[in-house]
Amino acid sequence: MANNEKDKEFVKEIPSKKNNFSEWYTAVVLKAELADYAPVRGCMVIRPYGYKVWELMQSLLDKKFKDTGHENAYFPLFIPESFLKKEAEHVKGFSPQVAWVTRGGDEDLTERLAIRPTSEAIICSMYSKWVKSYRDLPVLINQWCNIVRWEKTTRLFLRTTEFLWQEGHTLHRIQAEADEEAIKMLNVYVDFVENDMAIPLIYGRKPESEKFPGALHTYSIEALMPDGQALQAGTSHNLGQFFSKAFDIKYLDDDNTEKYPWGTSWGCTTRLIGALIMTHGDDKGLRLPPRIAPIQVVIVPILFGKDDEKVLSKTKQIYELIKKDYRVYLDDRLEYTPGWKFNEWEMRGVPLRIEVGPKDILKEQVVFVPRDGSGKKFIKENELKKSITEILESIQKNMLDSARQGLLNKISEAGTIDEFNKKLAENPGFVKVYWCESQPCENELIDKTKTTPRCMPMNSKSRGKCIVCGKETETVIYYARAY
RNA sequence: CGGGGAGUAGCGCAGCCCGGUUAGCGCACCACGCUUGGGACGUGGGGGCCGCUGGUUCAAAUCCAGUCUCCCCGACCA
Repeated sequence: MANNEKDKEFVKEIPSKKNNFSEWYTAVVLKAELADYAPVRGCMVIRPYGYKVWELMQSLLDKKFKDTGHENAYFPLFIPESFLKKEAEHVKGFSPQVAWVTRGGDEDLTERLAIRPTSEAIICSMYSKWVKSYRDLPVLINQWCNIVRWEKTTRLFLRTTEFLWQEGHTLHRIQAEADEEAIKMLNVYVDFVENDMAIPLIYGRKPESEKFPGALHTYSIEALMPDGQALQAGTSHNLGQFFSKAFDIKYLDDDNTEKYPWGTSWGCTTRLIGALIMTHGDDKGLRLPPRIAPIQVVIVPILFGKDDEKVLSKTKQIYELIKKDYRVYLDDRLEYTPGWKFNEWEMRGVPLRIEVGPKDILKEQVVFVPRDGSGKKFIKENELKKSITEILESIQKNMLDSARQGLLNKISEAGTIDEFNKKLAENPGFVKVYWCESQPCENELIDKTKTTPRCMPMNSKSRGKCIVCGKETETVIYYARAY
C-alpha cells in the first residue's frame, strides 16, 4: 500500500536505533521536543515537554525524600575558592571541571568564585555554623539546583556543561547512622528509577578508584543502554568525617566531648532523562512509562465531515470524564489527519492513545492503542476508567519487564581475562567477575579489557576466584564500558 | 583533547569542485477546492543576514583566512 512508503518517509526522519544509535538518540531528543541546543557550547535548553518529564521526576523523588525525613533548602551558586580547597581530595577531583567567576561588574574579585560543581563545600561551611549539639543532629537537607562542570565532550541530557540535579547533604551523630543513610538513599533511587522510570538497574558500592573525591564510600545505580554501555544514573556517598573535619563541623555529645558528625551526600540528575530515552525508545521515537509521561493518554477523534459534531462532543465528554484522574490531551485539531496524529504522538512517546470514530459511538466503545506494542483493544465505554487504569499499569509493568530482560541478556560472567574479552565482544554489556579488591588486579583488568569497574553489589554471599590473580574472594564486581 | 564530517526557508537537502540572471527542490506554512479509521490530493501563494568575521575580485553561497556551533569515531568525566 501507499502507506508503507509514507511510513518509510516518516521513519527516515529518525535513524534506526539499532544501526545508528547515537544519531537515533539525538534525533529523538530534538524531534520529540524534549530539548534543543543552546547557543552556548555544551549547553541545552530543556523544552516544555522535556521539562515536564523532569517535573514529574522531581515530584516523585521529592515525595520520597520528604517521606524519609528530608527538607529542601537552597544554597548559593557561587563557592569561594578557599572553601573548595578545604578538602584536598575534593578539590583535586573537581579542579579540571570548575568554571570560575573572576570579575564582578567592572572590578576584579579579590577571591575568585567557583560556579558550583557540587555543593559539599558551601553547605558544610553553613553546617559548621548550625551544628553545636548532638541535639542538632541529624541534619537532613536536600537541594534542587543547577550545576556547572566544564566538559570536553557533551551530549544532550547525558553530559552537558550545565545540568539540573538534586543533592542531599546529611550529618549524623554516629557512623552507623550515616552508613544507613547512604544506603537508604541508594535504595530510594533504585525504587524510583526501576518502578517509576521503568529502568532496571544494577547497584552497589564503587571501588576506591571510582569513588567521589572526598568520600569514604560511594554507592551507585547503574543502568545499561541498548548499545551495551553502562550509564551511572545516581550516586550516594558516605562522606565519613572528612568534610566535618575539613569544615570544622563539631557537636558536643552527651558525654560532654566535642565530636565530628558523619556525613552523606547523594544526587541524581537530568541525565536520567537520557537513560529513559535510550532504554525505552524505538524506531518510531520516544516511549515513556506512564508514571512519568507528561501526557499519559491522548484522545484522537476520527473525523469524516458528517458525524464530526457527534464524535467531537463524545471525545470532549470522555476528556472531561477522565481528565482529573490522568494526564490527558484531547487532540481535536482539525488541520491534521488522524494518521498524522498517530505518528506524532507515538513519536512523542505517549503511552496510550484512545481513538473514537462514528462506528465506535454506535457500538458504545472506544479503541485503545498502547504504545508498548501490545496491540489494539476495543473497550466498552462504561468500562473506560477502569480500563485506562489497568492498561497504564500494564504498560508500566511491560516496559520494566522488557527492559529488565534486555539488561539480563547483556550480563555475562567471566573467570579469566580472555573469557572476559570474548564475552564482551560477543555481547557488549556488563561482565560480572570476582575480584580480590587489590589495585594492581583492577589496573590490569581495566587495561586489558578497556572497560571500567561499575559497582559491587552488596550482600553477595558467593565465593570465587579473582579474575586476575586467582585469589579466593567474596567480592563480585560488574565491569562495562561506560558513558 | 586528537581524527573525520556538517552548517543554505520551520525541517530534510541540492547548488560550491569550475565565482556571473531574481539561490532551487521535497515536506511544513497560508488561501480556496476536494478529502479523512495510520503522516491525503489539486491549484495558487508567502517565507532566505547562504553560521559569523574579515580578505581576494568588476562580481562570492561558491575561492582564501580566522572564528563559532553541532554530528560521528577514539582518549578523560553525573
